[in-house]
Amino acid sequence: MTYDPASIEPRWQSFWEENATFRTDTTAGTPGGPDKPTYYVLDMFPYPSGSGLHVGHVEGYAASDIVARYKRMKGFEVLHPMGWDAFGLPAEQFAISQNVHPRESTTKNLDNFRSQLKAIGFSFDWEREVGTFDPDFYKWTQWIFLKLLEHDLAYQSEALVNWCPALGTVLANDEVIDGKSERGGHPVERKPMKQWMLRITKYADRLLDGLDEVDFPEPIKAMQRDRIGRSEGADATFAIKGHDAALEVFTTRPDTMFGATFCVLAPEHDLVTEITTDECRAAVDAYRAEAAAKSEIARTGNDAGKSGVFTGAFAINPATGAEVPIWVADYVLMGYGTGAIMCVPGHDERDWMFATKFDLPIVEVVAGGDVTEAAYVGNGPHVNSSGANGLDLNGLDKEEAITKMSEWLEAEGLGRRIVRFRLRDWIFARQRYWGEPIPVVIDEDGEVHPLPFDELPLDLPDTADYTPSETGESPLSRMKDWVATTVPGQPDKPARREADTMPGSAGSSWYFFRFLDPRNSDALCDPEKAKAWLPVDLYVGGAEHAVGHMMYSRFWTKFLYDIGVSPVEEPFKRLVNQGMILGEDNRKMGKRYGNSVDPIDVIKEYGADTLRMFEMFLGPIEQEKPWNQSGLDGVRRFLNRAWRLYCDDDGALHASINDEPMSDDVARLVHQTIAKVAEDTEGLRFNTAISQMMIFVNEMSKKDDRPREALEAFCLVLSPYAPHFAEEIWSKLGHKESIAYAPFPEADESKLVEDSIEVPIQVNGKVRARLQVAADIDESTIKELALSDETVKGWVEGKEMKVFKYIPGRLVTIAVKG
RNA sequence: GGGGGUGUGGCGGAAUUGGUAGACGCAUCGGACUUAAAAUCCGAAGGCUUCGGCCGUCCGGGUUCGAGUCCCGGCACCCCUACCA
Repeated sequence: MTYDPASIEPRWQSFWEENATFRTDTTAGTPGGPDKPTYYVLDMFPYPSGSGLHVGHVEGYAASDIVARYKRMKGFEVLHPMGWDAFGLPAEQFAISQNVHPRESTTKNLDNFRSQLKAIGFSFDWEREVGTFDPDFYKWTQWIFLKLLEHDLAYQSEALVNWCPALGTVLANDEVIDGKSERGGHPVERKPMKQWMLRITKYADRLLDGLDEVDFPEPIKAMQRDRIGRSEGADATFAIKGHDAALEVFTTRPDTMFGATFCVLAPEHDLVTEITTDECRAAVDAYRAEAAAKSEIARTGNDAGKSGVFTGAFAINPATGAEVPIWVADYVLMGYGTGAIMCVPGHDERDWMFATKFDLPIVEVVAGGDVTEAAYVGNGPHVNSSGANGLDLNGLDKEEAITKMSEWLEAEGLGRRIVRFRLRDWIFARQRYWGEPIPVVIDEDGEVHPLPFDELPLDLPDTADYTPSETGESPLSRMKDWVATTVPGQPDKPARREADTMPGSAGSSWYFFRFLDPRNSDALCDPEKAKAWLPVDLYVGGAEHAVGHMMYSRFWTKFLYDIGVSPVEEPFKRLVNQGMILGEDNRKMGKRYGNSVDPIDVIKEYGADTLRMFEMFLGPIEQEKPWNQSGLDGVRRFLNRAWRLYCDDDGALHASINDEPMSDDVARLVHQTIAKVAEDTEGLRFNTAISQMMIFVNEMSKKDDRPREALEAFCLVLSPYAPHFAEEIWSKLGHKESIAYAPFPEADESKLVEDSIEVPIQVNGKVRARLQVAADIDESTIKELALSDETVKGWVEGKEMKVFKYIPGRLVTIAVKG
C-alpha cells in the first residue's frame, strides 16, 4: 500500500486524543513542579464563524504548531492552547441572520471549528480550551472590569460616539472604516451618548515605551505608535476681548505665535455660544448644526478647501498683543487637544488654506520660504518675532525658539509645555445582547454601585428577545425582571442593572492568562503559573489585529501588572503576523471573486500533512502570497517519495533498511538536513526548511543504501511538519512511543566537512574556471594550481596581476590589468 | 499629506559577513515504462550568440578585485493612516 493519508491521519488524531499526548503540565517551572524550560506558543484564538476554517487560519496555526512540536522535541514543556473569541458583534449578527439564538449558533460553530482543527492535526492541549462566552471565563472578564472601576480606569461619560443605527450599537473607532461599520458596511453617525469608557489614555506613555522592549514586526510597532500619537507642544492662553473667559489652545509650534493671525474653535467647543456676537449667531448656529450632522469622516476627509464661519469675537495674541478674529471650523476636532487652535497661516498648510480662502492675514515668522505662495513648514531663522513685552525670538532656529517661547509662556503664566496623545479612551459598552454583562447597578439617584466580587459571574440572562433596537436601548433593558434589583448590601434601595454589555474585544484582552489555569475558580490565574509562563514566547496571528487587539491586551496586562496579578508588563515577547494568502488570481480570497479555497476540501483530496506543508512552502510566513493549487501536487509528490524511502508497495518497511553505519556522503546529507531544518524552524523560515527536506528525499531516492540511522533522523526532522506521516513511519520503524517527544536530532558539525571541494576561479569578477581541490588547501598552493590552469592562463597571461585572493572554501579571485 | 513595505526566470520563491544569481517547487519540453492514459522514473531549460563569448536581480549613478546585497538619486506597485494643530 502506498502513502494514504486518509487512513493514517484519523488514526493518529485519535491516538493523540486518547493518550492526551499534548497535555501540558503548567506546574513546570513553578516551585515543586518539573524543572523544565517552558515555552508558550499562542495563536490568536478565532472567532468561530459560520463558514468554518479558512486557509489563512491554517497558515498561522500550522506555523505555530510546527514551532510547538519542535520545541517539545527540544525538551521544552510547551503550552499550545486553543479557544474561542465567541462573544461580540459578528457572532450575534450571524445568529440573527440564521434566526437562532447566539448561544446556539456559537456552540454549533465552535464544535465545527474544533473538529476541523482536529482534522488538521494541530497539537493543542484541548483540555485547556476556553471560550469568552463561558460564565467561568467571563466571570474574570467582569472581575477585571470591577478592578478597573475600583482604580478609576472605568468611567461613564457623555461622549460623541460612533452610532450605527443598523447594528443598533455604538462602535469602537477601529470598528468603523470609511464612515461605515466594519461588519456589514452600514452607515455610522456621530452622536452624544452616555457610555462606559476605559481610560487607556492613562497608559499612553507606557504603551509607547513598551514597544521598545518587544519583538514585534516594525510595521506593527509603527502603527501602534501612530495610534498613540504622542506630540510635544504647549497649551497657551489667549484672552478674549470683552469676555472673562479665556481661550486655551494647544500647539506644537509655540515658536510661531508671532504669526498667529486668527484662532479657530471646534464647532462643539463650549465657548462658541458665549462669544458669538448677535450679528454672527445665525451663521454660526447653522454651521454648527451642519457639522453635527456630518460624520467624522465627512468632516475630516480629503475635501478640497475648508469650511468655517466667523464668530464676531476677537482673541488677544499674547505675543503680539494684537486682536485676532476667532472662527469656528470643523477641521478642528473637539476630541483632540483643547478643541481650539491658534492659526499660523505662514507656517501651517491647513491654516494657510483657510486664511487664503477667507482672506485672513498671513505673516512670515520663519524665514526660508515664500508665505505668499505656500505655508513654509521647514526650519529657519525666526523673523518678525519680537514684541513690546521684551520677548525676542528673531534669529533663533526652531528648537531654540520653541524653548524660549515655552519658558516665556510659563514665566508669564500664559501657558505650559505639555505632551498630548492622539489616543482616545476606549468606548467599552455595546447596546447589544451577546456580550459580558457589565457588573454594576445604578440606583435611583444615578449613582453607580459595583457588584461585590463574590456575586460574579453576573450571568448573561437567557432570552428569546435578543435583537438590537435602532434607538440605542439595549436588549437587556427590555428584561424588566432582570434589570430591577437593589443596591448590593442595601435590599431596601432599588436599583437597575446596567443593560449595556462589553465589547467583543474584552475577553480577548486577557485570555492568554486563562490558558495557564483555565479551571481555577479562585483566581483568574495562579500567580506562580503566570510567573513561570509569561510572557507568551511566540504569538502568531493576522495583521488585522495589529492595533486594536494588541493595544487592548497590552493595556490590560499593564493594568494587571499594576495590581499585582501579572508578573509582566508586556504580554507578548515576540509577535509574528502571517501574510495573507491570496486567491490564485492574486486577489483577496472571498465571495466577491469566488476564489476561496476550503481547507477541508484540500484535506479530503490531499491529506492534512500535505496541506500543512504546502502552506508553509508557499513562501516566507510573513509575506502575502497567492495560492497555487498545483503546488499541492508538488508537496504530495514529495511525501509520496519520502514514503517510498521507507516502505515498499505493500506498505511494509523495505527489507534493505539496515543497521550499517552511514557512508560519509549520507552522513553529510543527514547532518546538513538536521542543521538546516533546526536553524530554519527556529527562525520561522519554514519554506526553506522544507526545501532542504526535499533535497534530502531527492538525494536519498537515488541511493540503494538504506541506513536506519539516516531514515530515523529524517523522520524526526520531518515530524513537526508532517506529524501524521512521521508517527506512522516511526511506529513502522518499531517505536512504541509517540514521536512527539522523541528528541530532535543534533547536527554533528564534524560530519559536514568535505575532503574535496570545487572552487570557482574568478578573473575580473567573472567565473572562468573551476578547480577540484582539497578542502584545507592554502592560498599559495591554490594560486599555483589556478595560474597553471589553461583557461585561466588565457585570461591572465601577459597582463599585470593586481590582486590574487583566496576566500577559503568559497572562491579564488584574480584581478588583472592591460 | 504622513508612515511602512516590496520590486530576482513563464509563476511561487532561494542566495551567512558583499564572494559561483536563479536552490526547492510549480508550469513547460524531451525520453523511458504502458495497447493507451494516469502514476512513476530519467533528462533539458534566464536571454542573446558569429559558439570565442556577451547581457542579465525595476531604472540611473557610485564604492569595491567582486554588488541582488552597501551608498546617492529616480520609477513602479502594495498596505496602513489620514485636517491630530
